[in-house]
Amino acid sequence: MVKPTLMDVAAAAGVSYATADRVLNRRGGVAEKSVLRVLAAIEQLGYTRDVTAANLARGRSYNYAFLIPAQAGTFFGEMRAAVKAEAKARASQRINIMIEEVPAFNSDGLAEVLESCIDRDLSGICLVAIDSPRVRKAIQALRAKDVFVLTLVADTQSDSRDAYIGLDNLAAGRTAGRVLSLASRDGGVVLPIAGSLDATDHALRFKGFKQAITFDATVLPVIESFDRPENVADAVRSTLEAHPNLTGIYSIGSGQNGLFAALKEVQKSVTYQLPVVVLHDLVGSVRTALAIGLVDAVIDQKPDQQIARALDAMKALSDGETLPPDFGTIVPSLYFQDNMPSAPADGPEKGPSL
Amino acid sequence: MVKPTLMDVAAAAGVSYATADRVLNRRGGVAEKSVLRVLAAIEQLGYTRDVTAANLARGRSYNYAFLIPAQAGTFFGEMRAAVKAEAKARASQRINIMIEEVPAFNSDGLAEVLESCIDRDLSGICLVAIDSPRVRKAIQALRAKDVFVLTLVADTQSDSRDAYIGLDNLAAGRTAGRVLSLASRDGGVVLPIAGSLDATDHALRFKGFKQAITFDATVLPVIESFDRPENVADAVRSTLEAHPNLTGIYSIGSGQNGLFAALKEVQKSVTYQLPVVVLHDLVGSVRTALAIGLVDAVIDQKPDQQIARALDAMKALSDGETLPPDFGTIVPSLYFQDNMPSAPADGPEKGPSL
DNA sequence: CTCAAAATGATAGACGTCTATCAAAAAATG
DNA sequence: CATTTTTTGATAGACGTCTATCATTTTGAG
Repeated sequence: MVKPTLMDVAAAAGVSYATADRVLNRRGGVAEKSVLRVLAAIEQLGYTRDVTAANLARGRSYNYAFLIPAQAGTFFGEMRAAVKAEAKARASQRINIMIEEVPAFNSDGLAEVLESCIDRDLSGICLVAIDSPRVRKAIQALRAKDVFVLTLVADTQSDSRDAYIGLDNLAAGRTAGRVLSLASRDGGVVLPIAGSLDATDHALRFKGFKQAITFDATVLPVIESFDRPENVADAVRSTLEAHPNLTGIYSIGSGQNGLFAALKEVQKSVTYQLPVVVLHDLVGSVRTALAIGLVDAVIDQKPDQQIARALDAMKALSDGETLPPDFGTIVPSLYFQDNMPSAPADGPEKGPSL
Repeated sequence: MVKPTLMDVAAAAGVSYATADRVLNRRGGVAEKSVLRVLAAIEQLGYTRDVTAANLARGRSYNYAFLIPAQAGTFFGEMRAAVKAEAKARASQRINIMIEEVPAFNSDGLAEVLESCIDRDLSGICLVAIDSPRVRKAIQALRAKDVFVLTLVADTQSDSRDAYIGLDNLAAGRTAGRVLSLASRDGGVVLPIAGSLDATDHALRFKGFKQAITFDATVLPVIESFDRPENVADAVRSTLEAHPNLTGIYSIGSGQNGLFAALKEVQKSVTYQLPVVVLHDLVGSVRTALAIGLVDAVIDQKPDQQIARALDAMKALSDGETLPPDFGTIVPSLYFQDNMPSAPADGPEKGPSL
């Protein structure tokens, strides 16, 4: 009934501890038949190595670094908070997590930090990728030194990192389209607003969005705001003038403040009706806007879950496990006012140390 | 830079290891000033006890039992699978998880199993509660023996268990209402179907549903199916005859097969249009129905996440931590065809054992 | 059969903590 | 001051594993 130890395995296999250990840790120099007997004993007893004892003996601890873009909107702020929370929660399990601030939207800055990580004895790094030759090279150098590299939120080429944890942007766009479809079953006019269609994530979301718009409605040409609030506000205003019957808006990117400003005007006006609005990332002002009914639905990519996933992935990789194919795919969550999760939920609090 | 050990703390405090240990583990018999010095050293060095080493030394392992109702629909099947997956994943961390089958809807059967658990050296039990004096008494007996008792999916009185992990049913109902509201902005007729309004979860969902129906629509009287498929099918058919313009259906409980049968008839007919259908729990046939467009939205309570949460909660409690107030509240997820997560997603697979 | 090579056994010290015991030192008591 | 009590120190063995070393046995080749 007690969990078997390697000693038990050795006894069951009729070999010494040393031999069992040689098999388990692939040290070689063991006769074929002994290997088989040990493996059979492992199988039969259902032995699993006590990883915690092993790590203790090895003096091993897991050192991971997260490179999170500085500010760049509250989204990464939430991410950073989530990393901190996880760091605290796993500190007693020999898992050390370091957070590095990285200049936003700056591939050279990112590369610099990456390069500085090379001799820091890390077992894994998590970063929000910005593609550039220098970044790619830095990543390669790290992986050559057996550092696992995961991308978060934004990906690089799939062969140059160990895993990608991030939102399924196509599904996200389709979900948005579905909401607007439901809300305008008998036709209407919908306006998509992106940051820039050159960004792959925005492009994917837009693609999914168009796929899911099944009803007989007009999809206006997508507006690219380049994340400037004024652009968004102006676009909404002029669209409403041209199409007073606007039924839906899908805001693909960030820079929501311009949108909110315009929507507030609409809310006060008597001429127009509030369209159904779908946007991304349940953070700060978006949360408020949803709560007061200024917008209708928010698609969230669950930053806390993402970093938990990322850590699980890195730990698994460090332990020599392999990840299932779509382990990193984050399915978008859809929130209304009604099922909005409460704000900052950290993990369990430390009580008196036992 | 290395993580400090208790030895380091002792040295920094200018006391022996033994004294530091006495303070850390509250063994008593230590002079006030020494206590303070040790605590200061802990603070200053940022010492955290290596829980894994401590557990190793204590020979401690976490033994948890999950009492999952036998069959009773695929939902609990998914739950059981999720428990198994977690059990496997945490086996190497000295966490043993046992699954006990419990007869469904049978408080005496549940009580019996609970009573048999009393001398099994468990540190925690997770059960789907069915309220009855005998069950309550069994729970009390367990808690008196320092076994943590968590309820899952269905709760008992809040003072008779350590935590409840489960869906926010009010929010779930509101979410359903919101979807139908969006889909029928200019009026319509919606039909709610419950299993039984005596079940608190169904009643709560229905309450939330009514709250969220804001548009100018007729909410037909709720139908209680008592989980018999024929009842559901009949109700849908007769409702459609009386209200050919039926715009929405909210199926509050389980027993969806009758619903699907009726909807398939509608799909083939030329007389009626498919209403917008919202239901619960993304499992088996529901998943298929969503995929083929027979229904529109599914509210899921994420069984896998629930059991992960439950385990985290039990582990935290075992380690003497306290849970934040709404730790167990599961926010409902809303899935369309478009953001439906892929089916059974287990954790990372074991590769060659390192 | 002999001898080297290969395989196995035995065992010790480490990792950080727990638990326990015994002796020594310091403080409080009269 | 002598005696008790309280507080401290020192240390050993355990937990399950890793790593390493050295001695012994078994195997295979000549």
